[in-house]
Amino acid sequence: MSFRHAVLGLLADEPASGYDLKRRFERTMRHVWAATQSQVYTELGKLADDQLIEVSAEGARGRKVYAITQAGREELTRWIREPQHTPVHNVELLKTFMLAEVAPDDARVFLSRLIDEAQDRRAELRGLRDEVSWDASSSDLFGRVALEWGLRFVDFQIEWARWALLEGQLAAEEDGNQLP
Amino acid sequence: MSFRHAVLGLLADEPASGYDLKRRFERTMRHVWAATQSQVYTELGKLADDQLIEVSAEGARGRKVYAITQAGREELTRWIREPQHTPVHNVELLKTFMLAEVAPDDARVFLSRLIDEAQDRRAELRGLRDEVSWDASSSDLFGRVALEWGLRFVDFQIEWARWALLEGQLAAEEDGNQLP
DNA sequence: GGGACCATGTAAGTTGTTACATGATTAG
DNA sequence: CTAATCATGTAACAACTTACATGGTCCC
Repeated sequence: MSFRHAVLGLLADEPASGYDLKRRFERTMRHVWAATQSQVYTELGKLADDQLIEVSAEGARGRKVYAITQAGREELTRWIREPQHTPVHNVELLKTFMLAEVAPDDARVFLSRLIDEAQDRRAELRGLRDEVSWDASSSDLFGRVALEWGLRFVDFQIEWARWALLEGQLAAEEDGNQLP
Repeated sequence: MSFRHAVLGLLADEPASGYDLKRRFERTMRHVWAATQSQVYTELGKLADDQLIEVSAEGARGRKVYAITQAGREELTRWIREPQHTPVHNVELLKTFMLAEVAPDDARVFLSRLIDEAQDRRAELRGLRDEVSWDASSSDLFGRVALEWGLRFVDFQIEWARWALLEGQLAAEEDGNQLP
């Protein structure tokens, strides 16, 4: 049950409506946690029932702004402290595991696509890094730490996939993009 | 819907019972895809209904051995070829994102634990690498490629978490284990 | 007036988790 | 004979996805 804590975490930073939250999930948290619109509203209702958040303001068009409560903050820190044994579900690795089942050409296409996607994500993350005006606040600090993970990870992924192409003797003409 | 393809992929390699599959998920695929026992049996039933697998033998104690069908193989390769936009759900990064909400001490404990867990996983993966007698078969090749991802990833994780400890000025007495 | 965007919610269906329930076989 | 392991399944619940449904407000 991590989604509810993602919502709680965003509200800990500042109060927001469901609509605001959905946008924050798309902008800042896209590389960390994906959420759908209906999930957001459903969870806001449940969190309010459990008194972990409350409506702090109502605006036009039925807009409801939620704020975290003291109980909500306590639940959030409890969750962060709690060690977690998360079940692994890595689709890309799963497919890699099964590349023996397809033609070498398909395997090459698969790994090349991973490289392309990582390069796209790298561009996005760099955009995020450069566009946001990071300050010295603690929340910005850890935002940058998480972003750094993403930046390092895309390079990791590219290096591994290139190695895998060579290892499987699948390397074709190297595509244009380089690690700059 | 990746779980059904994980089952299909294991059966593509060799026929197995639900019990066998559960063990293979635990042994070889633990670092790639987690599955529960009840999920395995439920999915075997559905796959058989859809004629993607079939009972190839029955043994003692109601043991049923399933084998992949031609339609199953086709579905498997179709899935591997299909580009996939998997929603990201990274609990560890999510918690990192929210470390501003807890005391610096808790943040330090959290990052240190990531390091410890990565070190444990590294030991496990090395064990796997050394214990299995890898042959030149295509399926072993890609098994090693996936394992290599895991080995590289744990080192990646450790390096990043160490950097994060320094960045957040959280570094305490460095714990004993080193990158050997 | 119309398009873009703001804003919230429900319903149906699928997937995944945890707990329950049962019983056979084998090794010591 | 008894504990470990083999072996299969169901039920209840929780989580997540996709689609549906509705309407307000602002800017041109």
